[in-house]
Amino acid sequence: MAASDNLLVKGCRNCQQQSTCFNILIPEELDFISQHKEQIIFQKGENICKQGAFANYVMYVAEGLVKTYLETANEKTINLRIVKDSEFVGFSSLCGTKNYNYSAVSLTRSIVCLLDNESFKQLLMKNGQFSVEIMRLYCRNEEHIYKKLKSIGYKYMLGRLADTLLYLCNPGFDAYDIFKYINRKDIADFSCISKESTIKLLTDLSLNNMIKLNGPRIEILDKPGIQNLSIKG
Amino acid sequence: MAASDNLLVKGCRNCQQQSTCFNILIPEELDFISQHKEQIIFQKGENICKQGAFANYVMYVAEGLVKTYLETANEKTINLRIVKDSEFVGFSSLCGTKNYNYSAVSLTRSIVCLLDNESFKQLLMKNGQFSVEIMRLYCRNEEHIYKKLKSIGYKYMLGRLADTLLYLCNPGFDAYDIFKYINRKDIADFSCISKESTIKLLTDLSLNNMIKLNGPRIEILDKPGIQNLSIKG
DNA sequence: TGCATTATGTGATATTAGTCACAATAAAAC
DNA sequence: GTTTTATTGTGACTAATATCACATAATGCA
Repeated sequence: MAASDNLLVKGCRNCQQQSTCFNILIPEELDFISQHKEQIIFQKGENICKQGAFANYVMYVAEGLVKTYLETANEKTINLRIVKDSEFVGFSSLCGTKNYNYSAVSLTRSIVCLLDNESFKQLLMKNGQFSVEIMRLYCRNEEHIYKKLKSIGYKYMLGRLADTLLYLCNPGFDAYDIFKYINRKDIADFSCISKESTIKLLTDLSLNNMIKLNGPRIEILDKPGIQNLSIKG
Repeated sequence: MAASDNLLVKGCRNCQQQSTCFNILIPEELDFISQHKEQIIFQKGENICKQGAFANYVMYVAEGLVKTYLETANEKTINLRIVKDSEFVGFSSLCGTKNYNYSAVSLTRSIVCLLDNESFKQLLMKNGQFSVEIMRLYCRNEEHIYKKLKSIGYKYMLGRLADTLLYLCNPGFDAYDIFKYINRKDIADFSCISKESTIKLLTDLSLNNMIKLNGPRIEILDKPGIQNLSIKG
């Protein structure tokens, strides 16, 4: 159960938004994390971490939706993923360089736990099973990025947009009204194509009855068709 | 000291090509790995792992050069990195899906230790410090991929090629004659641009005295200039 | 509710990059 | 050393995508 306004969940033991990897921890270990975390409310549009800033925390999204993205030198944005509650942000800096590799912005009002890096590492050293679970998250994220690299590296616009639609419309997001929080430029930035091209292709797909446009919302009508576009690139 | 032909290093304790993270292990732990590894010689051109194949091993390059790459649906190749001796290949499948996320091919005759995944994971669970060291490798790799994603996502060809040249000519490769083992298409595939465009741009850079072409070898003459091209994209 | 601001959407044009065909050069095989 | 094969390199042409300018629609604020 999420906290009501200004009333935060007190301790990790009682948190009902626990990531499954926390299940491995014994209560004392959860208490240890509690003592080394800060729980903060971020409003929609606020950054919860900034690329290049010192990375002192791993962030755990207790409630809300967060978008992670890369900022490029020529002022472009590459959207990486939408993080939902019970998921982490900022692992890539846990044992790496001292700076965040990407930025994250809150798409809704969000409750985020900032977990101190040093304490978190101590826990990882103590609990091998827990650290292997965290590695699982690294591996999943790496898979995700490779998929994105393949898409952006060598697919034409339509294939990339198909990938983005399949991602944004996947069942994992069913409980959220994702499109309420992202605009056409956001969608474009998942695919590294321009906003205008994105809108043109969305219109084409709509005219071909492969998707349905309803204001900001997008519904896939012909999933095999979209999957085929994704494959063909 | 590397093994002579057909005479492999017997055990991990005596290996002189150890990665620094192995230093954390006590001799018994090194013996444990020895008992669960196979050391194999790969000839130039041979695959040491294949994208999509079952991932049973983490691979440790004791000696030689290995290229890792993504294979895309439309028969394109995205080169990820060149792995030199004392480095690992195949971590992204250690705790993830059961398949290798990318392929790797030996650029030289290479000695590779195949470390059984399950045994490796047991060791990670037992030695927290070791697992944090391995996480460091995950973090470094993730940084590398994000950098590549930014390059390919939004830089023009020249900026991407500059990134590739900076990567291939970095001091870490000084001891190797890298360009002896990779051709123009390989270089192109680091940047996701066509072989013809790559050759044209290399010729332009040569005419501008920013690089020197000497057969397959490329030498950067104007490093700040190339860095500037990389930044400007 | 009305106004100002932002987002969406469109069509024409410009820019960037890939492809094609093939000549020249280098490397490998005999 | 010669022949065959592979790679490099070139120029013309084609394809893919971005940009631009602006009209229309939606959202936010007072």
